[in-house]
Amino acid sequence: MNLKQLSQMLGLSQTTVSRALNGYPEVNRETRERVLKAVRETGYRPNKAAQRLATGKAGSIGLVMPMAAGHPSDLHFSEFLTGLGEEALRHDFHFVLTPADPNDEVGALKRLAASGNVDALFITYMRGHDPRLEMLKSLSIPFLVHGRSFGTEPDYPYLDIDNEAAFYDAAKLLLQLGHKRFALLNGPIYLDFAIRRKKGVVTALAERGLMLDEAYVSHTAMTDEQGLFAMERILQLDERPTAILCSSTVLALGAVRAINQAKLKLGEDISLIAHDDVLTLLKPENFTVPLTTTRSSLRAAGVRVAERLIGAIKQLETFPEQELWKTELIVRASTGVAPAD
Amino acid sequence: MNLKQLSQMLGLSQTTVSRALNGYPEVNRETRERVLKAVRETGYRPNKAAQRLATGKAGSIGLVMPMAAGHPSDLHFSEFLTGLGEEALRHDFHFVLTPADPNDEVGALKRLAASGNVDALFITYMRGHDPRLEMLKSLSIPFLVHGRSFGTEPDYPYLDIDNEAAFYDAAKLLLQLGHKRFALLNGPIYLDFAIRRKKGVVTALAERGLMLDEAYVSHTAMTDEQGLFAMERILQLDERPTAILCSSTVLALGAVRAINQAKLKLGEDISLIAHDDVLTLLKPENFTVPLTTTRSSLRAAGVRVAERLIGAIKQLETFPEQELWKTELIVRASTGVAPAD
DNA sequence: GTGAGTAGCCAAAGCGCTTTGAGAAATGAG
DNA sequence: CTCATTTCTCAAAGCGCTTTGGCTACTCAC
Repeated sequence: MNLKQLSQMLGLSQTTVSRALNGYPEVNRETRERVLKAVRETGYRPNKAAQRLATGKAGSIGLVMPMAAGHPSDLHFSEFLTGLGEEALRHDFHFVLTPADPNDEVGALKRLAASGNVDALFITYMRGHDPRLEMLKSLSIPFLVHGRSFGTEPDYPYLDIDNEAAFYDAAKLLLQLGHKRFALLNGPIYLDFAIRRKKGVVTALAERGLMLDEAYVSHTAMTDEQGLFAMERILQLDERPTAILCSSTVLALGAVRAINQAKLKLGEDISLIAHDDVLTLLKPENFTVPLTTTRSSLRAAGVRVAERLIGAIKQLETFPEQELWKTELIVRASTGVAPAD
Repeated sequence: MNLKQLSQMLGLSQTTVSRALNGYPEVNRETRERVLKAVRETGYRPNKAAQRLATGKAGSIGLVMPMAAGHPSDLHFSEFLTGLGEEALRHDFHFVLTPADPNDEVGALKRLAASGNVDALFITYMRGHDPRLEMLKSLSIPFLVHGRSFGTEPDYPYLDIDNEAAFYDAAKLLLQLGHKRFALLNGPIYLDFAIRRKKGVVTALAERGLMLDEAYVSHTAMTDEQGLFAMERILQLDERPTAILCSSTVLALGAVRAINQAKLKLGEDISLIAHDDVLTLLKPENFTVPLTTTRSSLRAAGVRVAERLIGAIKQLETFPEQELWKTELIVRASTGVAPAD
C-alpha cells in the first residue's frame, strides 16, 4: 500500500493525501478525517526511504559502534545507548548503528554521513586531538560530541562531565584523610576523560607537594580483568599505595578482587574511590565494602544527547551549545583514614 | 556530490557510472577505472535512501530495542548486539534500532517493517505464544527468531539453545550429588527460555520422584538485585534448599551475595549452577567461588543470527532454517555433594 | 562484402514521497 | 452582477539512484 494507491482509493490526489497526513492547514477538515480513517483501516505507512529522499530528513540519528572481532562488549556504551533510546522513543526517532573497526572511525563516520541515511551524528569515546572533529565540522549535518577533545579548540557542541574536577575532588578527599601514596587505574591514555582525570589527580597532589609516580598509574581497557591485573601489579610494588583512584566501577570490580586476594581491608588498609557511571549492573553500594564514588549517570547523558540532537534536527535547538556537568562525590565505606606507616 | 554531477564531470551517462560502480560487466575496463578514480578523488558516496528506493534493498537489519523510561539497560541485549555488529561489519551492513515500549513491540515491529528501511527483521526475548510471530509471518520480509515460542508451531526460522536440556542436565548433576531440595531463580515466566528451563528442572526431579515446590521458584527480571531479593526470601523458608539453579550469572551475582550474607558456604552448604551467557563483565570463573555453569555464548548467537539474516537478504540462505544449540555443562567449585541433613 | 554477434554506451522510466505553482470553486465586496 | 479573494484541490516536477531497452560501432565468420 503506497500513497498512490491510497489516494486513488480515496479519489484524491497524492498531494492532498500527503498534506492531510503531514498536518498542512490548507486541507479541509472532513477530507483530512477521511484520509486519517483510511490510513487507520489500511495500515498505510509512508515509505521512509522515499520520505527521506524527498525531504532530506529521516528521523534518525547515526552512531558508530566501535567494534571488532574479539572486542569486548562495553557496558558503558550500552548504558549510554539506553539513555539515547529512551529519549528517541519519545520523538519517534530511531538509530542507525554502524559497526566500525576502532581504527577506522573517521572513515565509518564519513560513510555514514555521506550515505544520507542520518539526520545527525554523534560521537563519543573522545580522544585527545580527535581527528573526527575536523571531519564533523566540515560536514553540513548537526552533530554532538559526548566528551571533549583535549588539545583542540572547544568550538563544537558538546556534553561532557567535569572529569578533572571529579578526580581533583576525589584526590583531595583522600589527601584530607591523610593519604600520601596514590595509585590511579585509568582508561586508555589517548582518551580525553583519562587525560583529564589524571590531570585532576596530579593537580590535587601537587598542591600538597606530592607527585603521582607513573609506576602507580595504569592505562588499560575498562574491564574488570584489566583492573585485577593492574591492581595486582601495583600491590606488589615496593611502597604499597594506600589510596586508589579508579576510572570506572568496572575497573574497581577487578581492583577490589585483587585487594581481597592480597588480604587487605578496603577502607582500612587501603582506600578506593571509583568513578560511577551508574551502570545498572554494577552498583557501588552493592560491593561488599560499598564504594566511595564520583557519580554521573551515563544514561542521563544519553537522554540529554538525544534531546539536543533531536532539537538540532528539528531546528529548535535553543540549548546551550556546550554543557559541562558536575559530578557528585558520594562517600561510602571504601575510604578511610590513611593507615599509620 | 551526486551521481549526476559525477557523471557530468566524467562526460559519461549516469547509467554507465552506476554500472561501473556496481560491478556490471558491460563497462569498459578503462572507463571503470576512470570512474573509480573519480570516486576516490571526490569522495562520492551514493545516497542510501535513493539506493534503497530504487532497489528495495538497503543493507540494514531492523531490530526493536525493548525500552522504556526507567527500564534497566540489559547486559544480555548488548552482548548479543555486539555479536550482531561483529558480523554486520564484515558485510557492510548496519542496524536500524527502534526503541520501543515493551508493551508495544508488535506495533513497533510493524512500523519498522512498513517504513521500508530495513531488509530483514529479527526478534528476541521470545514469549510463550508470542504474538509477534504471526505478524512477521504475514510480512514479506526475511526474519529470524532468536529463541522459540513455546506453544506455537515451530514453522519459522529460529536459532535457539536447548534450554530444557541445559537445565535438565544441571539438575541431574545436582541430583547425582545427592541434592533433594531445589530452588530455581528464573527469568519472567512469560519468556520462552524460562518456561523451558523450568520444564527441564521439573523433568529431572520427576525422574527421581521429586517435585519442584513453587515456593522455591522465583520469576523476576534478570538483575542482580532481583537475584539478591529472591535468594534472601528463599533462604528464609523453613526447609532451606541445598541446590540452586539460576537463569543467569547476573541473577547469580545477587544470589551469591545473599548466600554470603547468610554465612553459607557455596559449594559446601549450598550448591549453585547458573546459566552463563558468556557476558564480558561477569565471568563465572571470577566469582569468589567459581560457578558451575551451563554455557552458551550470546555473542556467538548474535554473530550467527547476523550471518543468517544477511544470507537471507542476499538470498543465499542455504543454512538450516532451524538451529538448536547444545549448551556445555562446566563444573567448577560452586557445586558439591549435598550436605548431610 | 554482408549479416550476425558483441562490446560499450546512453536516454528515459520508475522507486514513493514532498512541494511548487496553478486552477477551480466558493465566498465576499462594491 | 462583476471582480477580487479565499479555500481547497490537483498535476507535475524533483529527490538520487537503478534498470530496462535501445542504439552505435566494432569484430568476425563465411
